[in-house]
Amino acid sequence: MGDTQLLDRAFAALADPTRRDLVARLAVADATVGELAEPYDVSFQAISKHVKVLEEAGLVTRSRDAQRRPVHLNAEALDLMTGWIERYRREVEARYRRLDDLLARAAGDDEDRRPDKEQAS
Amino acid sequence: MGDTQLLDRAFAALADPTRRDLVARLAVADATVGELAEPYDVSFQAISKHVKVLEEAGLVTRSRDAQRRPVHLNAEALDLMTGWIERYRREVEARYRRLDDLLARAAGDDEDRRPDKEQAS
DNA sequence: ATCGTTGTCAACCGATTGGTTGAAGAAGGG
DNA sequence: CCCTTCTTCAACCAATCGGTTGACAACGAT
Repeated sequence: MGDTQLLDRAFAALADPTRRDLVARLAVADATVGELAEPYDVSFQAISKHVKVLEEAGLVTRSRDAQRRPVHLNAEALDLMTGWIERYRREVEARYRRLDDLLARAAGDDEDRRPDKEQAS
Repeated sequence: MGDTQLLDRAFAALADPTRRDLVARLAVADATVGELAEPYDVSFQAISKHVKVLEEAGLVTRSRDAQRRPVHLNAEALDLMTGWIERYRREVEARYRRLDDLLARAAGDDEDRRPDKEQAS
């Protein structure tokens, strides 16, 4: 699957607070759908659907262990997301810095004309 | 607004490829809605809606400059998202490491009993 | 004061989403 | 083989979403 589609699904998956909570719990330990569903007061099937959404987003995988299907958090999908976000966060912050430099340089020009105080903290 | 609600909206906002593209372009430079809308073949109003979604997610702010309303990417919202993701990514990776250690220690025990071949590749 | 530019609001449409309930599939244990 | 356990599939419902078009609000220019 393309990264774009994967990002679509991953971001959409984490847009739901229940699913974010599932991810938080799966970070601590793998769990079956049944175990995951227990704390919530929605139907078991609703949680099964949530897990399916996480799975289709690549955020979790499942193995088979007899009747149980333990759900396992996939760190790589999280990497894909932070990778995307960080790229643009860095870009915009670099832009802020350039603006700051520009302002500092303008202030520096002022200093050139009034060559006394330096590094106005 | 609560962080939970903000995360809901931020993740939902980035779940749309058009909105991710807007963010990518805003990382390079601020832009007006009109400038943002130009490359896409959807209606101007559709992009206006997308920008509104980004704004309500805290991902973007707008200032007023005469008739123009330049849109500006907000790095802090991106930080909030990576902060959330990274927390659980680190947690699950720490868990992997513990598991690896455990397996390595088990392998070490094997070595104790059959102290000959090492690293069966 | 009117005009063009820039942008939002409102109403509507089809598709998707998160939830429900009910039935069915898959894999041991008796 | 049947029974129980864990899990998914199917159908349905209300709500939300991304898109459209049309009207309107805000501001500068003429």
